[in-house]
Amino acid sequence: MISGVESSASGAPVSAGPVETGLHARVLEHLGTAICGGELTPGSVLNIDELVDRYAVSRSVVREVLRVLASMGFIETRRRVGVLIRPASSWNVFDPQVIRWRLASAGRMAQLRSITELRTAVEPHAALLAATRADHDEASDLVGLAAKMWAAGKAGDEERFLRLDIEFHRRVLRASGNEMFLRLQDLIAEVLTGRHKHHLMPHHPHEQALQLHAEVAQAIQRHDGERARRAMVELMEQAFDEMRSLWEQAGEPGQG
Amino acid sequence: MISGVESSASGAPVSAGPVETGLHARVLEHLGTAICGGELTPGSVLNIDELVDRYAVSRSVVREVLRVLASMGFIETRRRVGVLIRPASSWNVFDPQVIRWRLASAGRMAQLRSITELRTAVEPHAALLAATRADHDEASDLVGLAAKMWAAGKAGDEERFLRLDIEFHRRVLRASGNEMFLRLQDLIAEVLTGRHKHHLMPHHPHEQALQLHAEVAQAIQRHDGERARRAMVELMEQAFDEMRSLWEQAGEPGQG
DNA sequence: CGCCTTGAATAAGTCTGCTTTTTGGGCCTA
DNA sequence: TAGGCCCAAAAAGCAGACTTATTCAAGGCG
Repeated sequence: MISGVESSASGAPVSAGPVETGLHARVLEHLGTAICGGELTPGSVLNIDELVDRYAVSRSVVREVLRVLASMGFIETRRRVGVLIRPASSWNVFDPQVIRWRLASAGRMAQLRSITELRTAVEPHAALLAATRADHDEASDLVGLAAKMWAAGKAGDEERFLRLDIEFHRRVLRASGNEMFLRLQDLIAEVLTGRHKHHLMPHHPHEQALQLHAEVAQAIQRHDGERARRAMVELMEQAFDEMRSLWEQAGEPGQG
Repeated sequence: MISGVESSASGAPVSAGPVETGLHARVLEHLGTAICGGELTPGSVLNIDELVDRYAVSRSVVREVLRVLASMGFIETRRRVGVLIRPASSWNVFDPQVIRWRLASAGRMAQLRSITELRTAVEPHAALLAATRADHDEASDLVGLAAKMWAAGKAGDEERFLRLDIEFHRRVLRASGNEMFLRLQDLIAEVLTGRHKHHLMPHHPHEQALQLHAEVAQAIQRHDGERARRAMVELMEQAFDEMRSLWEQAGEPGQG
């Protein structure tokens, strides 16, 4: 039995933070996007009082925000100097928050490309591991999900297909038994929904993609790791090709 | 020319934070390790005043620490309730700080296993990409590094071999042109140095490993992506086998 | 008896003014 | 010109008052 796919399985909503409210969140959001968006260039200097004035909040709020930004590698504070903006090379690019900011910024395409390459590397290996580690139920659920995806794809129900797609990849990552792979799920969900929101997906998924999802599920169920891996590689290549056409038409070379 | 390998190339020290001082760092460190180490179990509740007393610091320090911990997914604060410890499933397991804490905790073996699997997935793909993207100098440097590794391995100079090993993998990740891959370098360095510190490495690297590093470098230089990938896969399998013998002897099943 | 309103208790969130510590840069001297 | 000294600037940290949201329970109503 496939449990609660529609209603966002396993508690966590797919990709909708509860719209964090409060001063802290507001200021963090603004500064984070400003740095990701390049409005605050590396090397430039702020100071706390300036930020207190600019956002009309108290020092405590500003200081708490700065601590968080520092832990993300966005800034560095130095006594007698102020708050230094650090270069992109020291950002924690795996922080889900950072990913979200970057996907919302001008660097969106570069971010999409990075994550898509990461998926291309990780998901096939996850499928391989899943084939040796998935229990009976997990494997059955995957087969069932692939079947539902096929139906949704044929019916042209994009919304549903997207949800199922995200869920399918989440389950494979979970079945791999590697906690770090599972955490990548959040990033992948961001990419898939982002791709959907920006209308970067074919309205009817390719026949082959539908077939490959089924292939992955079946191979995992039959503990054929190498077959699962290969099918996932093909899926990734297809996804990668679709993305490539995007960032080529977006006029961005993609090569960071 | 290979520039500054010994003296920690590219500025960043390999794995030695400048021993963060200050109250904030001290309290953060203590709470972070306590949560990672399972001393504070998920669901249990703290409150700010209690922490103020326990660490004998002011509210601002505690609050800044809590904001950082919250951004790592370690805690959640709720009005009228206090500070809730969140389960490991919501931690930002890619945060370098979190990795360090986990490597220092009882879950060290699970962490090593996760990262090693991640390497196994990512590095071969990085080698593949590097073969198409690396410029002439990068490729030459890799070949030179592999040669130095061979020499250091044969000479039994562990320290030097370790440094070169880390540098080699860093360069491959960098040459892949993917910023996210490059950031994984920090994690990998933690693993390699950790493995060394805990005497989990053969004193004389296997002949085959030395050969494989050279193979990877050469394949990249000749733009033979598939060959580079395959050689890296073999390297990873070897590293994985070495690690496996470790966590099996450590009595930990490894399956999280 | 169960449900809804209401109000008090509680703990985080925010603000403000203050002291302490660090450090970059100017200045002075040898 | 080099080295050391001193000062001011800015973050780091402290203390306490006040604000706001949330929970929980008591009491009223159907």
